[in-house]
Parts: sequence; C-alpha cells; structure tokens
Amino acid sequence: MRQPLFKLKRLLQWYRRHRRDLPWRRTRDPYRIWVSEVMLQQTQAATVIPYYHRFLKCFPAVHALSRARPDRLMKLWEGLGYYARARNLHAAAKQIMTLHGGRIPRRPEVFSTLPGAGPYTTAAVLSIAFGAPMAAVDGNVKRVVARLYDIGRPILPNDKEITGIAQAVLEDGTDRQVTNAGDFNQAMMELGARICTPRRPACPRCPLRSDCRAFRAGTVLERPVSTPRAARPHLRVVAGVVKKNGRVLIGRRPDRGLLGGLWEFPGGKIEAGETPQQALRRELREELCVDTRVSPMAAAVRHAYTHFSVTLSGHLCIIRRGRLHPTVHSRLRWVKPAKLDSVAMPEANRKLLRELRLRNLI
DNA sequence: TAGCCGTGGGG
DNA sequence: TCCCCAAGGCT
Repeated sequence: MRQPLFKLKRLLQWYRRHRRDLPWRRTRDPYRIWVSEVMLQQTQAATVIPYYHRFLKCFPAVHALSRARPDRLMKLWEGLGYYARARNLHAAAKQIMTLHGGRIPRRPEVFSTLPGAGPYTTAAVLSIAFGAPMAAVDGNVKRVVARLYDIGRPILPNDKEITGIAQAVLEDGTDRQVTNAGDFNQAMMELGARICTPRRPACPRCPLRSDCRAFRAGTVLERPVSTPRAARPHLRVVAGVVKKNGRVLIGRRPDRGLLGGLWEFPGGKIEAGETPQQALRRELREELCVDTRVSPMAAAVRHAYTHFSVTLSGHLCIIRRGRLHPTVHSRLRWVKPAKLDSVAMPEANRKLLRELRLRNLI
C-alpha cells in the first residue's frame, strides 16, 4: 500500500444512506445476483432493470435456465447487446446442473471456470452472495482508486496496483468489522456511478474528498489517464427483404461472432465500385445461392457499433431462380411480417424494420 | 495481448 | 453530430 487507507467508515456510511434501491439488492439468491452481474457487464444499471425482471420471470432458477431454448433466451436478451453473455450464461447453467448438482459454486477457483465468469464477475458474485473477501474491480473502482491515489499512468485491463489497493482496503475493513466484502464492493462501485463520475464528478458531495489526492492536486478530470482510441471506420451495408407468398425471409447468424444467434435480413457489405443493388444481388447469390431481382432503396438507417458504424439500406427482393441454400446462416425461415417481432434481431435490423413499416412496405 | 464484442445515454 | 463511457470476458 503506497498510502494510508482512506476513511472506510465514511464510504460505508455514505453507501448505507444513498444506495439506490436496485432489484438485485433485494435478494440474497446467488443465482439472481449472478444474472444481475452478467447483465451489468459494460451496461448501466437503469438499462438492466427491465431485462432483469423479464429474464427472471422466465428463468427463475438455474435449472430453468439450463433447459432454456436458445431462441427464447436470445429474444429476452435482444437489445441488451454483447450477446455472448447470454450464450455463456446458458452454457454455465448447464455446467452447474451437470457438474455442481445445480448449486452455484462458492469457491472462486470453481466459479471462475464457468463461461463468462472473469475476475470481476467472480469477485462480485461471491462477495455479494457469500461474503467472500474478494475485491471486485470494475471501471468504477479503477476510476475511484486512480483519483484517490492520483495515479498518473494509464490503468491496465488487469491492473495489479488497483486490485492490490482495493483488496488491501477490503481486508482492512473486514478485519476491523467495519464492513463486509459485498457492501464494500458495492459501495466503491456506487460511489463511482453516482459521485466519482467520469465527466462531471460531484466532489463537493464526496465522502472521501479529504483523502483524495487528485482532488487536492486539481487533477480529478485527468484521472484516470486515458489512452487514445482507434477511429471507427464507416461501412455501407445492404439488407434484402425477400418476399414470397406474403412472408419474408430471415436467417439466423452463426452462434460465434458478431450478433451471434440473432435473426436478420440477409445482406452484407457494399464493395468498392458496387451500387447497393449490385452488392445485394451478389450477397444473396453468395449467402443463399439464389438469383434475385432487387428494388431501389426502400429505406435506410444509421447505426453505431463498438468498432465501426454502418449505414444500412434496405431493398425489397424477389427470387428469380434457384433453390435456397444458406452458406453463412445456420438456419433460414420464412415468416409473416407480424412474426418478426417474436424473433431476436439486431437493433440495426429493428430500425430498418420500423422504417419499412412506416412506409407500409412490409 | 490487443482486438473483438452492442447498445443507450450524456456532454 | 460525434465521442466517450458503461457493475468485462474471450481468444
């Protein structure tokens, strides 16, 4: 420890007084806490709340989740993003049923073998549900500690110094019986989410400001030190609404990779020198092995992903020749337009669908 | 290990 | 409009 410990009692007192009444704070069920922690990965609490309720209504316990049908699971996760989290949660539930008698493992070295359980999630679930003395280091904790100690270097993904400080403070607090591990971890994260925010920190209301080196040095807004990011490329993409007998064609994306397991309108990237219509005819030939007639653009939307952004133009299509044979999708389905709401689709496809419906094109 | 993996909100 | 960031993990 490079510095005397900050005043833990003030932090805990502040937490008891100002903590938000979040649904996963009303239970001690390790399964529910685990589900919440997975949903909260890279996702703000306010976004998670409705998903959390719907998910647990459908899958109230590990055994129910272990028997979930993938399409139903993905529909519940639709819009929450990072869909591998849902697939990992499902695989982990099966693993818990077959290997651990249906009970959430309490030992860190066992829990962390579950798919999707990294250092943060393992520490968070086991400390909150079982009181395990493990510091849960998320983005909030990194920011809070970087400011408290005025750390003038970039924080690494798995930062030993940050983890060491958080762990030492936690152990000091539990030794002196000032706190339990779960409350400490949640208090640190709550402080980061409510007071020690990235852009506009509320230092005057911070219970730790008298211990905060960055506050004293006037470097709060420069901590943590940020590293430059790569620019996001912009892609032009086409999607085909292939119609036949009052139904439209959708394909299920492969389980691995971007938007894995979600259903979409077939299509793909526009290559250099191609018109959107040419690109779509080529994509449908490559993806579905059929020759099509493609309309001019019917609607277009913009969407931003983490590493790139797209403009997605939608076109109405009919099949002229050939028998459907998917080369990239795991399955194809003809569905009535109204049924598109019951399958899990990427947000960009949802936007396009809304535009097409506004124009009565689907 | 650094790039990949979604979406919504805020400034 | 654009950029940053959010209760991270996997490969």
